[in-house]
Amino acid sequence: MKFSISEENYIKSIYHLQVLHQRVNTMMLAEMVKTKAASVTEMLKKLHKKKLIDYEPYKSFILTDTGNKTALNIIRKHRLWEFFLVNKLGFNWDQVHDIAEELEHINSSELISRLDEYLQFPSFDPHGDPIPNSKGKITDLKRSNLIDIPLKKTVVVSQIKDQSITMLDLLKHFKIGIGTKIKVNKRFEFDGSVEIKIDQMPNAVLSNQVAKNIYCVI
Amino acid sequence: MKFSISEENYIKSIYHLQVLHQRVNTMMLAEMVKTKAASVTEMLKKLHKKKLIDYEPYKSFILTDTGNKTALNIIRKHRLWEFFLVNKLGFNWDQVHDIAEELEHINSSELISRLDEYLQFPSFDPHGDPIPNSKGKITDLKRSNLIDIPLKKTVVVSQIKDQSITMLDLLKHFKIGIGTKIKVNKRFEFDGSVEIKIDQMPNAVLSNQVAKNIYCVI
DNA sequence: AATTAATTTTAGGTTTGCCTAACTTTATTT
DNA sequence: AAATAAAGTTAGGCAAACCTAAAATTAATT
Repeated sequence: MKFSISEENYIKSIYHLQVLHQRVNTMMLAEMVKTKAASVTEMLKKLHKKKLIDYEPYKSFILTDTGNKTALNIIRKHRLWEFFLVNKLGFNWDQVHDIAEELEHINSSELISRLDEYLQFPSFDPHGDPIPNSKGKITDLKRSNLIDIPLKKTVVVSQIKDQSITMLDLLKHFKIGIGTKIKVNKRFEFDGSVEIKIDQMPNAVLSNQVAKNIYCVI
Repeated sequence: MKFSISEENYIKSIYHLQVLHQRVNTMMLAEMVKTKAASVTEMLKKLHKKKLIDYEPYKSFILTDTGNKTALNIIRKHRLWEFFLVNKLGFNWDQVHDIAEELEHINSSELISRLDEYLQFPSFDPHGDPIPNSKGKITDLKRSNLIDIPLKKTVVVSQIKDQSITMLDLLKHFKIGIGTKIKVNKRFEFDGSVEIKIDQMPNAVLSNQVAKNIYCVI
């Protein structure tokens, strides 16, 4: 089945929101696809008719199995392209999102399977997010964010959840990126902030809000 | 300036038609973009307002300088992607057109300049068509088609003008592709057909219609 | 030169995806 | 429980690109 770029963006966004909140509602989705609630409602009806979501008016909704598969396929394309952009074209991992956002809608399974092979079937994209395989299966690692990590244990940053410009800017300042080795020295109960240590760098304190967006492999 | 995919397709098509016929008219363009004349007229008005074409109602039209530059940029993207698909992903040169047709609309000059570099600044795409450089300049070779080539001289196929499925099918049968070494033994004045010889193959006769679509470097 | 044919444009519709404003339904306060 | 607020839907419009049918213009024939 073929979908419009708009439809694909909605499906993908519903998937991402489901990961965070189990069920999705109109406002959340409207914000994510940068449109108004009325437009979302329209699209929900269309996606429902195409059996991609389970939806009843005024209720929250979720993807059907087909919807899920569709979403994973789009995400697979997105992440493979990101991998390509960083590892072949030499982009920085924080520059590739918007380009991959366009590339993910290119329509050719032959293209994607060849790209996958060319990249040697990577399992993670440059942000540390898992790349679904051609059947939609995800290899997931056990990961925890800086809040939950045992003190004094050196771990490796593997994923940044919030990838806003402002967050990336902050990370750059502290020289934190995917692959950075990091250790939590102390947790301050008062505000949930953490003191961290990175090799060759002075101690630094990250707010709770920042820390909980940084995921690590233990 | 940013253009819609539709606009880009029209601009590109006008360019290609201009190469063949100097000036372009509504019907020709309608056929090329697979739409109806009425839709073309609408678009012509839009492109005229954006100063991409010189257009007066009921007259044939041509691209302005800006229109030309725009077209060359789209064609550059198309051909770079074709080169990538064939030389990196291992596609056959006759499988890549439709995919490149989608990829050419991806919007990032950074992407294209990196891709260009990654591919080592190729001058010709897998069909033998020249790839405009970032300034829109085309490196052209002197080429002639099989009709004009001196007899008994071995030349190299470098471009196929008509790339219809039926033509490609015929070429496959005779094992003719970009890079094939070919020699014209005889020209038959009666119908303009030519007898050719390719290494390891028996002599073959190509109709005039076929021969004039095969371009070679001497 | 006049008629017919072909091309091009205009007029009026359709679909997709967006919008605002008004109305419904559900959730939260008081 | 009633009143207010928030969330969700419906209704009516808009722009882009497409369409068909009819009208206008240009080209080709007789």
